[in-house]
Amino acid sequence: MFSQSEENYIKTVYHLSIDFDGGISTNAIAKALETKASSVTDMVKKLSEKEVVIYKKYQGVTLTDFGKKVAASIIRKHRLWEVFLVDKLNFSWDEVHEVAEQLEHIKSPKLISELDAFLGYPKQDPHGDPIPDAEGNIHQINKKLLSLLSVGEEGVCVGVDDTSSEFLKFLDKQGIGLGNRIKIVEIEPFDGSFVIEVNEKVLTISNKIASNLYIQKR
Amino acid sequence: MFSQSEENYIKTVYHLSIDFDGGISTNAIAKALETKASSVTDMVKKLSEKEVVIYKKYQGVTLTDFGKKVAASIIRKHRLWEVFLVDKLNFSWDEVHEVAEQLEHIKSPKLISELDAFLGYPKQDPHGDPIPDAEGNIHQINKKLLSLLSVGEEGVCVGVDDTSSEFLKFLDKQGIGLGNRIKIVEIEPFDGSFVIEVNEKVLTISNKIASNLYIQKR
DNA sequence: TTTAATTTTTAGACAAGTCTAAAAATTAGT
DNA sequence: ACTAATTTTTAGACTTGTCTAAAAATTAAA
Repeated sequence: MFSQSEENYIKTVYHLSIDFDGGISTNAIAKALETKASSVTDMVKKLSEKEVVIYKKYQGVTLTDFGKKVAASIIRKHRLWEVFLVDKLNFSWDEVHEVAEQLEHIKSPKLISELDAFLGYPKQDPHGDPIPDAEGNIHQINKKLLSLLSVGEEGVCVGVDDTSSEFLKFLDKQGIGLGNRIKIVEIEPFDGSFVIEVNEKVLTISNKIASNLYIQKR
Repeated sequence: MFSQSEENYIKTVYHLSIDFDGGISTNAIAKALETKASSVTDMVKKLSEKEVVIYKKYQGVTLTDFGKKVAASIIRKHRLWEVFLVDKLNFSWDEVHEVAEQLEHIKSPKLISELDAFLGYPKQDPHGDPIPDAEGNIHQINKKLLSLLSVGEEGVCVGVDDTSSEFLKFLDKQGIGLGNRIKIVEIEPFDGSFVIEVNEKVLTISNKIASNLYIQKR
């Protein structure tokens, strides 16, 4: 069906489309995939032939409905494998990404449906991101960046925006994890840092950290 | 380290070396990998550069000690994944091969050591073949082809030689599986077929079937 | 709005892995 | 031992995915 390389491009266009409305630029894709713009142009032409993306020269690309389905299925595999690694194989949430990058390309419908069942049909991956269902539907949960809350507000930590190992390890060290109830105690006007209460402890986090934590209210 | 393609060649040379002593011929490899002899020559040169095989023109190849270690590690991954698929994901023993062919190329030492632990350090795969340990040692169990036994002898079915889907499905249908105790009741001199007793039932199997079943005596 | 900077595309090249067709070496047959 | 058949290798080509360097298009700036 699609080569690993093609799948990586499709997934990348999908991810970039989330926080950017309109055609995804050649350069943006090149940067995300750590490759050269000329390589992106080549691949994008091919994916356009295959009706995965819509591409007009100099206009960037957008996924077709078909392309979105393909992307969802790759992301579904990626996230299910992440759950497997964390829940069953003692990986920590900062270790799963690169292995899941490989596992997501394994071709076997039965493997994925059985894995899904084996894991108990999880709805989120270890970073709180939703796992697309077998039909490609993604059920986004209601969440807000912690940095957008005001003093006194509280909610449950349900996800992270940055999934880099450094950030996740930092959270581990601070004792912040998914499912933790977090309350805004104070916001420093000077640097925008947040004083929060989590797990009975009060701690201060920078605005950058606060902009990478998703909170579900109510 | 090694590409998927290189790994497939290494694994193939290893398997062919088991029932053939001496250099493995270009044609044998080509046949096993369903590729052309010229492709094999190219790859074999590359693997020879990398000190995985010893190759002299027109002489076939043999694995170096290093090559054997590499092969063992690929086979270890393959067989561990097979156990995972059968034990945890409800695959039957005739369905695991092609998925394991893909999974065996995933690169992550932690993944394999954790998988091994998760599966309870299995010693055999679903077809009764030994799983190499982390150091590449393969503990061959003592077994004999059923076709080499005589009337009255008995033992436990511990493996199959042919792992094709057709053969495995046939065994399922006949109710023959790993761990079953099998006793030779009679051998037909005419066609070499065997009358055996297994699971309280008596049945007749052709010599071809008998030549693909491994029995461990006592 | 005309030039300058940036982005994107094209053109041509390269590496990996494969193939076909032909040449060379080996093995087998008589 | 000398052809004949087979096996193996070489030579050249093709595909996929990548790259560099240059050209073309777009966007930004003065």
